[in-house]
Amino acid sequence: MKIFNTLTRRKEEFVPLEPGKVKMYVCGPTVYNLIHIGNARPMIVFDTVRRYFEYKGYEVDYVSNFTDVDDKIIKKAIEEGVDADTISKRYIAECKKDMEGMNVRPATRHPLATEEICGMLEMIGTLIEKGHAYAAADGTVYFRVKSFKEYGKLSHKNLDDLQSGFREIKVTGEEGKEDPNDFVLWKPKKEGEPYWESPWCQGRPGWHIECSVMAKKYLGDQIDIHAGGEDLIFPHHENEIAQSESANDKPFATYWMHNAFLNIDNRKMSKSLGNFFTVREISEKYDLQVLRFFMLSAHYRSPLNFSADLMEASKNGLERILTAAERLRELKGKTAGDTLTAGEEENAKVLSSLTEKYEAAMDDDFNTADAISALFEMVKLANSTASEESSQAYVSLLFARIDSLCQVMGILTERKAETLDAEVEELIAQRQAARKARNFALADEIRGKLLDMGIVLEDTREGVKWKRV
RNA sequence: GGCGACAUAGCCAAGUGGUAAGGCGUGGGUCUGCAACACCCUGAUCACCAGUUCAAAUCUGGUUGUCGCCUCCA
Repeated sequence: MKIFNTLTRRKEEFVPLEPGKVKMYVCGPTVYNLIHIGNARPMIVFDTVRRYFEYKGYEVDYVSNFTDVDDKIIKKAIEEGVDADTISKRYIAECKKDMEGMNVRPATRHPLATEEICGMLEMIGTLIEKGHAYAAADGTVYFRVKSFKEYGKLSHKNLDDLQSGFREIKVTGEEGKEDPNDFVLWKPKKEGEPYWESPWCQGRPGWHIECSVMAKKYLGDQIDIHAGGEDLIFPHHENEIAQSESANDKPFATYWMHNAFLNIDNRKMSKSLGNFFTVREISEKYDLQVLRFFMLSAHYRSPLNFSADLMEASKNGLERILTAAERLRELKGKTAGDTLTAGEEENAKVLSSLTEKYEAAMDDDFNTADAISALFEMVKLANSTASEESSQAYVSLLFARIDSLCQVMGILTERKAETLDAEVEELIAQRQAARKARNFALADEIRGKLLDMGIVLEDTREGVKWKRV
């Protein structure tokens, strides 16, 4: 398997620290509001990465945090007149609902920053002892960027360039810093803010230190993959490297993976532009599986544009896959025979080569777009070769393959079991009776009525089927 | 200013040296009472220019355009 490593800017063969295991850390959201569809991209992408590793037989330890102490959370808490904890707990719960809808599996662990303060104090202490950090007069603790020679290796920046860019900030404040590039590890509380005791002052941690600490605690000093959105490369991940490698004297993550942004109308999503969608809003209009499928239709390192038209296209495409899977599932129950016919043997070979295509695509830095094309080709193979005359062995083979490769994408092929209310059942029965009596006018009228109620009917060879619009 | 990415059919999107996957949409056809599903058919020489090569969408240089990071941000 090859992974594009931001650190080296090239695709590299994946070699785990420990054979058969993957230690993976993905930066999670700051929980001050419902997550937006931009937050959803790394969740979906890296969940898919995890699933593919597992498909390949790796054991994946997947850690993803919730940042539950932060300026934005505090601001929101003040607005609502509640404490910060209330805000973060609420939005963690909401986030988990959205994740479930997108079929993003819970991480092995979801640590919370506020529960890891001890570890942060310890790491900050270590950094001070080693001369990598210092406390200013007001109790703020800064990381001494100049003490870490490799600073800039991830974002490929050099300190001199950064220096000039920060000149203005230096003039305007933060006098306690030795160097304008130094960043905060611990900051003093302000009135009314949540705080913890520390050797330096009552305060709270900086944003960067939490990830270094949680990765260390749950995965160890060294991890295989560290992932997140591309905007985190600098400064967040650069700073994590500085902290972790200075404290642990070991390379932190072997591979750094970053997803590109999701844009709307080719512009970055932002509240000020008014082009901002939460996952929750999307879920009112679409099954979130459609959102997931949409996200995987492009390579994770390419910018992806979001629009209503593209969601419609994704919905239709996904429907094609699900319809085929459903038909195969039914066909399994109507066919017999546990050996393939000669013709089916040939088709099975095609299926194998398509599986290889799928795996080759995923092996190449998780090229989900290409992998999905293989899936579509399997669907065509199934639709055009499987029937009630097929052997059950063949139908089962097709189904099992398509189903398992959908699972890697996090796509559920089984529609959620839904029951229709009695009124709808009755209308469907009436329409069937009308059709039998060849009263098509009435049958169509009923079908139209059901459509208005959001129920689409299809008369297939296997009988009447329905689905929601 | 520094660093970087991208530009493939109406739309989305793979392909990164050997004469362009797949999906959505469109149009035509088969099936169906009709519709839907499904199936068959239907479309591009790859932003532009110059070069390297027997051979380039694919490498090199340049031009134009779009975008991102450098500040909280997935």
